[in-house]
Amino acid sequence: MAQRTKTKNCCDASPVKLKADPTAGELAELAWAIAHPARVQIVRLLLARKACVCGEIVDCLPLAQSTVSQHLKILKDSGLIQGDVDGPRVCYCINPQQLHRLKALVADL
Amino acid sequence: MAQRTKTKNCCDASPVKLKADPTAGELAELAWAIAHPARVQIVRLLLARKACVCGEIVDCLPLAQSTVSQHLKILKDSGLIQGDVDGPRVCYCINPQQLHRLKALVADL
DNA sequence: ATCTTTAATCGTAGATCAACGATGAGGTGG
DNA sequence: CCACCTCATCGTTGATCTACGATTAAAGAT
Repeated sequence: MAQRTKTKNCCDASPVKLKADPTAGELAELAWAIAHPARVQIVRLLLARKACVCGEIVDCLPLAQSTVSQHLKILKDSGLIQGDVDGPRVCYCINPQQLHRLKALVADL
Repeated sequence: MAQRTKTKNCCDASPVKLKADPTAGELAELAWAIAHPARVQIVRLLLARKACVCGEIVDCLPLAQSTVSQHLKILKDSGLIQGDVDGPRVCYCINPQQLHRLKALVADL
């Protein structure tokens, strides 16, 4: 195969080979964490109110408690939020470092 | 239920009700478009090289042509990239407006 | 006209997601 | 101790994703 010696108007290709970008996976994971409307709303809720127990979040969303809990787990696993146990309830809040990391990775695109 | 009159140290709750944020879905869709390492790499590839035909992208990724084509379709559907037919090949490039939209939505979190 | 190249699409298989109700584990209060 | 509240987890059901090979469609080349 005479690999792409054609080089038409739009593409001056040099076979880059793309050295397995380690941050691609990191960005993908963080993006995936907010790749659902409910999770975006949860993040915004936590940002607007600084902190929030699970039950309040459930009241704000048209979803079952178990579903919200799942979304919270996904956000927690991504590091974007953290949950502190406060007696019988759990107080969630944003992890600013990780949110900043997400913003930086997106801004650097 | 005496809804949350407890208000411990972390949460001063006022039932916000969260008026169906229209941009939540928009951000979720854009985030989802880059919520996969391969798609992040494709976006970066297009940004670095300004434009790129499908075959070159395939050469840069450890994925089958049909799989790459699927990812390109997802990115195209999100509006983040666009594909211009150039004879027998298709020249993909970033759509700066939509990328900027994504950056703005993330930055405003 | 035919053959090749390029890329999209089809069909499929397996994995993961998203939603729910039900259950369970802790903590509070009577 | 027992009832209750809060939240995580389990189990399940569809739906969707991701990957692939095979096929198709369109454009060029011989």
